[in-house]
Amino acid sequence: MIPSAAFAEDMSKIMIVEDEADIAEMISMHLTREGHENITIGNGLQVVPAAIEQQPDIIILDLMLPGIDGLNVFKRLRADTRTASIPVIILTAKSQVTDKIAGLESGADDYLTKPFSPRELFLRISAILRRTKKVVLISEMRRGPFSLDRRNLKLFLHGQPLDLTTTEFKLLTTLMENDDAVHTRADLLREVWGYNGDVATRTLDTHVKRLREKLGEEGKCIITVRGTGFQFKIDGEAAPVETSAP
Amino acid sequence: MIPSAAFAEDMSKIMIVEDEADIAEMISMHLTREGHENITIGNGLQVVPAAIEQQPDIIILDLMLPGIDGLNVFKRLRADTRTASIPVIILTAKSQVTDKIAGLESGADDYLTKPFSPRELFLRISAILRRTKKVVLISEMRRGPFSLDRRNLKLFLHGQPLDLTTTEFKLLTTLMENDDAVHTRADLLREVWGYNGDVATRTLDTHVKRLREKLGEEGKCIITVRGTGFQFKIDGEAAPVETSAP
DNA sequence: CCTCCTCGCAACGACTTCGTCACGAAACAC
DNA sequence: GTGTTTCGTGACGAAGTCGTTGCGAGGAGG
Repeated sequence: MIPSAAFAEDMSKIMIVEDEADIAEMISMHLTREGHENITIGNGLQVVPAAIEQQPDIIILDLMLPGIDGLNVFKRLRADTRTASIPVIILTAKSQVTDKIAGLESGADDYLTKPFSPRELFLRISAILRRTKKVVLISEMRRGPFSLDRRNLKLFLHGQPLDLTTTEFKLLTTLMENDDAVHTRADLLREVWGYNGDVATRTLDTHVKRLREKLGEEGKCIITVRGTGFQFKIDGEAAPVETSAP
Repeated sequence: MIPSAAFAEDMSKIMIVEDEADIAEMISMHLTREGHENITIGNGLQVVPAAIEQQPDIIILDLMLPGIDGLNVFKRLRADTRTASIPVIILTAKSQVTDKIAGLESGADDYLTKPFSPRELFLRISAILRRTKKVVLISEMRRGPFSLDRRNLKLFLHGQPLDLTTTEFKLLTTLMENDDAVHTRADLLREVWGYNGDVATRTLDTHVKRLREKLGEEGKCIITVRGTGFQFKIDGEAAPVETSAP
C-alpha cells in the first residue's frame, strides 16, 4: 500500500475530477479552507491511474468531461479493485438525469445535480467521511433492520431482499442517508426527481405510500412532518436531545 | 443583558451588494438589529476594492446589477487573494438559474433565488457565521428548559418534544432567537407571515395564545409588551447557561 | 404485436391548521 | 369612577395538507 506521508492524521484527501477550471478551483478552495487536502484532475483518462496512486478518501466526479464519458470513468473506477471501494460523488446537470443513467448514478455513493449549493456538497462530503472513518466498507449501510447494498442496488429488511423500483430506491436511500433529519418536500423532489421548483405535486406522496406498503410494518419508519416534508426514523433508537445532565 | 464591551468580539461585518434601495435597506435593517455591522454598496465596480479594505465576514451579492455583471464581480472577488476566502451568498432571480451559471454559483458558499424570505437569508448567514467563526453550537440552541433542534425542526421542553405546527414553530423560534428583545407586532408579522403592513389583525394574538397553551407552565415565557409586541424571556435567569459537552 | 410493470398525475375525502370575528377582561388615561 | 385602548379567548368557516385510489402513458421484455 501507500505508506502515507500524510501531514495530519485526520486530514482527508479528496480528488476532484472537473474540466472547468472555474468550478474546480472553487471547490478546491472550499475544501482547502475546510482542511481537506485535494487534487484536481481535468483529464478523464488520468483518473483511474491517479486514484490508484493517490488513494483519495473521496472522488468528486463531474460527468461532463471532454474526451471521455464521465460514466465511463466511473465504470472503470468500479472495475478496478484498487479503486472500487472509494466513495464517489457524481456531479451532473439536471438535463442529464435520465432513467438511462439513473441506475449507474445509484451505484455511486452520492450524486448531486446542478445547480447545487456548495453547502450541499460539503454536507455530503462530511457525511461520507463520517461513515468511512468508522466503517471500512461504505457501500454497505445499516439502519436498524435495514441494510443497504449500494453496489448491487439492493436493500434488505431483516435480511430479506426488498423489491423496490428505481424511484423507490432513490427515495428511500435519500431519506435513510440523513436519518433523523427532516427532508423538505422541495429537497426530496430535487434530489430524487431533479425538480427545482413547483412543490405542488402529489407524486411524492404516492411514492411514499408505495414505499410504506412495501416496507410493511417498518413503513412507519417514514414519518410525515406536516407542513414540511418527511423523515426517516428508526423506532426505538436515537434518543432525542438529552437536556438533563447525567 | 447586552454586554456593552463585547462589540468587536462577536459582531460580524457584512457587505451587501444590491442596487435596489428597498431590498438593501430591508436587509440592512435586519442585520443591524441582529447586531451585525453592515455596509451597502450599489455599484458593482466598487465591490472588490471595498471588500479588500473592509474585509467583511460575509458578502451578500445580488446578481442583477446595473453596469457590470454580477457574476463578473463574483469572479473578481475569487480572483483576488485578499478577497478569495470571503464567503459569498448570491441572490438571483429564479429565471437566471440556468445550467450555464450553475457552475459559477456553485463556487459561492450559498445562493438564494428570489423571491426569498428574509428568514431564509438570515438563517444562512448565521449558518455561515457559525462555520467560519467556529462557534460550537451547530444546529442546537438552548434557552432555559427549551432546546431547539433545527435539523429535525423539533423543539423540546424539558426533554419532551413539543407538537407544534409550522406557524407556531416559526413564531416561537423567531421569538427565541432574540430572547430578551422586544419583537414588534409588525416585525413578527413580517418575519413569520411575510406581511408588510396592516398590523391590525388578531391573528398574531391567536397564535400566541395557542403557543402559550401548548407550552403549559412555561407559557409565561412569552411576555406581552403592551402597545408594542411580545418578548421571550426565561424566568429566573440572568445569564444564558453555558452548554458544555460532557 | 401483446403483456406486464412502473411512473406520474388528477381527483376525492379525511383531517388539520389558519385567519377572522365577536365579545369580555385587563390595562391605561384622565 | 368613567371612558378608551389593547389584549385574551372561544368559536367557526376557509384553506391547506395528506393519504388513498384509479387511470393512462410509456418502457421493457417476450
